[in-house]
Amino acid sequence: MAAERSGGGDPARTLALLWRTPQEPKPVGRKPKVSVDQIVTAAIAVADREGLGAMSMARVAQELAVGTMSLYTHVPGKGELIDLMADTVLQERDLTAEGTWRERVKHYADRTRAVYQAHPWMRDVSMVRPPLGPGLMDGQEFVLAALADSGLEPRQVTVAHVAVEGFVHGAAASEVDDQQLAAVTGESGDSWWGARQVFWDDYFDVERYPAMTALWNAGAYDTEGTLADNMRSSFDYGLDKLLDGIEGGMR
Amino acid sequence: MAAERSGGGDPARTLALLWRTPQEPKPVGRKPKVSVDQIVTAAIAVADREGLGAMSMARVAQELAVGTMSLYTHVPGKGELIDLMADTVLQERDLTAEGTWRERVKHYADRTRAVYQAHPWMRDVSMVRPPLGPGLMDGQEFVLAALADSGLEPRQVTVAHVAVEGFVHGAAASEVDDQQLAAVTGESGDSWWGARQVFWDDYFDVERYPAMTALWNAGAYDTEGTLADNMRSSFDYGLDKLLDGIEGGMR
DNA sequence: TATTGTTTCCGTATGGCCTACGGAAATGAG
DNA sequence: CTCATTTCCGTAGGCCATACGGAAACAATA
Repeated sequence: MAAERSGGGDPARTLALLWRTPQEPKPVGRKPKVSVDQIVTAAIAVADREGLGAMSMARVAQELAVGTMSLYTHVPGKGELIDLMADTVLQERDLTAEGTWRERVKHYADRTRAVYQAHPWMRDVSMVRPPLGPGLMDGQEFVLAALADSGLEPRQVTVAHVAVEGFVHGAAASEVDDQQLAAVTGESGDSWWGARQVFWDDYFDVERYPAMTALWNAGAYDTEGTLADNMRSSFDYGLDKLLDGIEGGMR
Repeated sequence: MAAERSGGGDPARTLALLWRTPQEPKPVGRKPKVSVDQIVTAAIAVADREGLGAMSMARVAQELAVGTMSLYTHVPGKGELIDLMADTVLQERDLTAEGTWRERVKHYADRTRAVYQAHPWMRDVSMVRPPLGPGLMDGQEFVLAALADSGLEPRQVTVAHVAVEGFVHGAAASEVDDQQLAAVTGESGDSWWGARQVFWDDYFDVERYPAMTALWNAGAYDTEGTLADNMRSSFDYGLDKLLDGIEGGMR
């Protein structure tokens, strides 16, 4: 499937939900069987376990022992529900670090990475037209405050911000991609690559790929850790180098 | 939708398709109305125009004036078709640059970025369990060759490779995310943000977000170009800084 | 208690998706 | 003309989001 579209519906309604604009409880009328919070929690639970593809309105309703259409009383549609899910898990980051600007950016990256680890379906949520809720905004503020303390010019802060944000979300996304596929398909990454041993036997052409062959022979791929360990290292390495570059560019 | 899963089917069959293992034309039997190439081309055309979400088997068959089920004679399923589409467009990169290792990595990034621009649905294709076809492999070889020429240790080359690859695909993906959403939903990014003016009016809290407010007041967001221009700048900036960091880490 | 206004619940229906199955149609060889 | 082989594709089953409209629950009022 394609990336999940954030809600394109009425912005005012969506914003009210994201910020949980308190509305005085209705004095009359039938009592609700479910709340927005319950729906969002159930939806996150389903997506955590079975992926965003399995998170259908019918599935969530079933989880809550409620008719499918009842959900539409509380949430405008599936797109908006995904917005609410994303902003909710971003709030789990709990960003309260002290330290140098670099330490704080690193902290932000680690916490964001943890969110993706806990909720791999975040990979499928586009952050280009993001849910403008507290989870997202608090994160933006945190990174921007850190970068502003670095001594960069204001304009440069915003450029660096986009680069950092892109790297963090991008790297976290590819890092959890594998787990997500493992969970959804029931096949582990190791198993998948193992089944493709045929490729190296039947298709890999040593003459066509000399650099890869040389690296292989040099033992560059004889790693100790698991695939997940390697991705983790590259995440840290890449962020470090990116921050090195940003820092170096200031002088 | 969730990220499109690469084909989990029989690896041997998929690899044969990716590398177009030549098979002698059948001497007997009904003549095929369509070829694998035609199917892949039609599928890419549909996805280019209407997004991967619109690329259904029925839609592609319609494009070719053929029954839906006929496609399954030539392609195992939708997942494998997406693999073929992805590897095909990656071949468009045509990587033949000379120059320093940095120039070559930059060239690779630019060409890959161009593929995403031309085929925004690539954003939705997971590259964690990639199609092991010529398009992907030639790209890997190219970057690895460049990085190997940088003077990094073999082990470091592979770590840097994952970081670069992650950055390029991640940044290119978010860069086209906006266009894709514009194409699929029919609403431009500017229009979308405009409709969310309410947020700044009704929800943005100056006291809660001092860093953002300060940057705003300093004119950091008074940019000239379009949203697309800004993302392009950040892509270049981020890659530059990442390569600076990698280069600096060698000494 | 009976009525009325309000709110929530949810069954049905529409139109989409992928693909397993199996028979019909086309083709070349004998 | 027969027949093996290959491709074409209609049908059907089981998913999905959500528009619509009526039924059910509840508080206030008469």
